[in-house]
Amino acid sequence: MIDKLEFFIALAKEEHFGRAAEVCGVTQPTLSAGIKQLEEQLGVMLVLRGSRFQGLTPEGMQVLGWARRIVGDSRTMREEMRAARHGLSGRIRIAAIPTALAMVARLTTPFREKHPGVTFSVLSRTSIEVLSLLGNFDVDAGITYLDNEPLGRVISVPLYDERYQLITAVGNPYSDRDKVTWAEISQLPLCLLTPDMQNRRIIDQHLAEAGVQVRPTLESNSMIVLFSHIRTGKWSSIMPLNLAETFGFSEPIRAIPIVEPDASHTVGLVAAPREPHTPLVQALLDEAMALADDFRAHR
Amino acid sequence: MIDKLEFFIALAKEEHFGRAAEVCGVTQPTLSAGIKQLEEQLGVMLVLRGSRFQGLTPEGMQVLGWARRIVGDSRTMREEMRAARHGLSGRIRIAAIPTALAMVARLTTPFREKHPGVTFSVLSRTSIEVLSLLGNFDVDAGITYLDNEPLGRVISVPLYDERYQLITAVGNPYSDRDKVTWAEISQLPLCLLTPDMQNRRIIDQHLAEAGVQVRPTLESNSMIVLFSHIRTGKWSSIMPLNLAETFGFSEPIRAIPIVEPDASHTVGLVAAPREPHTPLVQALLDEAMALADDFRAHR
DNA sequence: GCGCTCGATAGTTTGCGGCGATGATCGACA
DNA sequence: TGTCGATCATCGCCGCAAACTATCGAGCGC
Repeated sequence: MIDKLEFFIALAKEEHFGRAAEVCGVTQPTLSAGIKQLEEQLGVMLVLRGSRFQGLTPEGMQVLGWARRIVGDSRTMREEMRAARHGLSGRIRIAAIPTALAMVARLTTPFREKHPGVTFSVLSRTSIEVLSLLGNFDVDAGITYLDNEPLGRVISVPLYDERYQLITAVGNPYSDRDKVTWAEISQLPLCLLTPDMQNRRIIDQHLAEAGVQVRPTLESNSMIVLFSHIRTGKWSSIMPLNLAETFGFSEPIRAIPIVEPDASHTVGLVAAPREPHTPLVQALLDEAMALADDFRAHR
Repeated sequence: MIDKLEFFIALAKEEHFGRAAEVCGVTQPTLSAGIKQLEEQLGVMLVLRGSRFQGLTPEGMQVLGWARRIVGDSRTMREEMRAARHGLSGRIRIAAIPTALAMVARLTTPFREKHPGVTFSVLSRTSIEVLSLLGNFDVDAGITYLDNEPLGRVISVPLYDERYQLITAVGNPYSDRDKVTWAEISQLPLCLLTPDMQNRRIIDQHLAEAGVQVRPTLESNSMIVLFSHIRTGKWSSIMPLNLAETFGFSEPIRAIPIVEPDASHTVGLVAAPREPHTPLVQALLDEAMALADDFRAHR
């Protein structure tokens, strides 16, 4: 029964019988039969069928919610029992926005010291994708902005506040200042994240509020690309304080606080709002709370 | 998989492999194998076995919680789909305390007018049993006191307040009074519910608070027995106002409010705290809220 | 020590689940 | 309009797993 529900979840996600079957590791007729059987047992059509997949019926959407819940609970139960056997073990999948990637180590390192049986899989994704992956149970947790764009149904643990700095080399304009304004920055050749990243949208928003417009001379979705360009001394960028510190820029690179306003945005851990959580997710949430205390203490 | 979980739930309840198997409609070896398989899949022992059932392991208790949840969700899903097909249909099982039995009709009658496909099964039980049945999913809802003894984990909808009256025949002491005190009552030959009923404990409690003791001359767990004795005119009793009104006592029977104090206890509908509820339970809760408004309006 | 209760085990049969092959339907395109 | 490709349903077959009956063995009470 539960496996049929998994078929159904896969079908709803893939929107294609063949691919869903592949995901589930069965052949297409098997999956077809499974869905059909589910429909018979429940006595309602779940899938709109033409000669191809055409979406779920309203009842199908309803059942999808239950299926996710039942399958999720079943997984959680198994994981709880595995934790009872060998202590915490398994893989935690995390999706994080690029500017938070460097922070992940602060979470994973102390976690692994407490729970050596746990391994991690960390993906760099946009904030939109983070939420989408979380919604589809493709990751166990995400790291993204908590206070800017709407999150949807998740639970969250605030970790730290992003504050923004101009990263630029000695000799460039403003390089001797101890602070600059958003308005001033717009004159510089900037390398920034692509606009699908929320960090970029935040920066654009602050620049717009300062009444200026900026056309970055370089865009990338990779912090590594930005970092390597900055190191040449020929490019400037805008980066969160924490991130700049992690990179450890050395001379002649300068990091100058940006004011008017001294903007900040909260970044935190998010997880699906399921109660109770899997032992792994719960432990990660606990770790995140400890880390947040740590940040608060050193501020 | 889900059926194995049902085996496990039945076993935990019956504490006996044979009986649990019977409840599930399978033979004992089948249930045995099912439990064993569950233990293998989860990798932990769930049941303490000597040559007989000796309780669940701690992990077993944990799994039992998940099993209840998963099986419950699965049932709710099916019922939701059945409701989507034929509108609301099926059977609602209600357990109610004896003094509330007459009120059930005020709930069921308007409910059936809205949802003719639904049938009811109403049991008379003690308040303790009501909660126990609810906890074991043997009834869908209960009607009991909300404010006297602890309820445990349930959700509740207050329906009405019980106020107490002396029921007695003309010619008996106090039959001409327009009110009597708890202390005065203790002199009369009373027929009351048995002490396993919370109503009786409430009455005893008020009598004790008035500093008197009572030895009822007749005890029963059936309101019908009490009612028929009262009708002879030879016996008196203490009854909630609502109930006495429902019985419609006629001359020479009098109903006299009892004061010092003018005690009241809230009676309401209770259901298992599962979110969301089955469509049937949800509809019943809605009906109960409407009925509560009705009571408030006519007070 | 005997018998009884309860759960585990063995052996057999049934049925469901999965696969490969094939059919039906619809849309795209010449 | 005819053909092709894609997609899902259907059919027949096979193997395994689950359920049943019958039996065994371990405790426990008398």
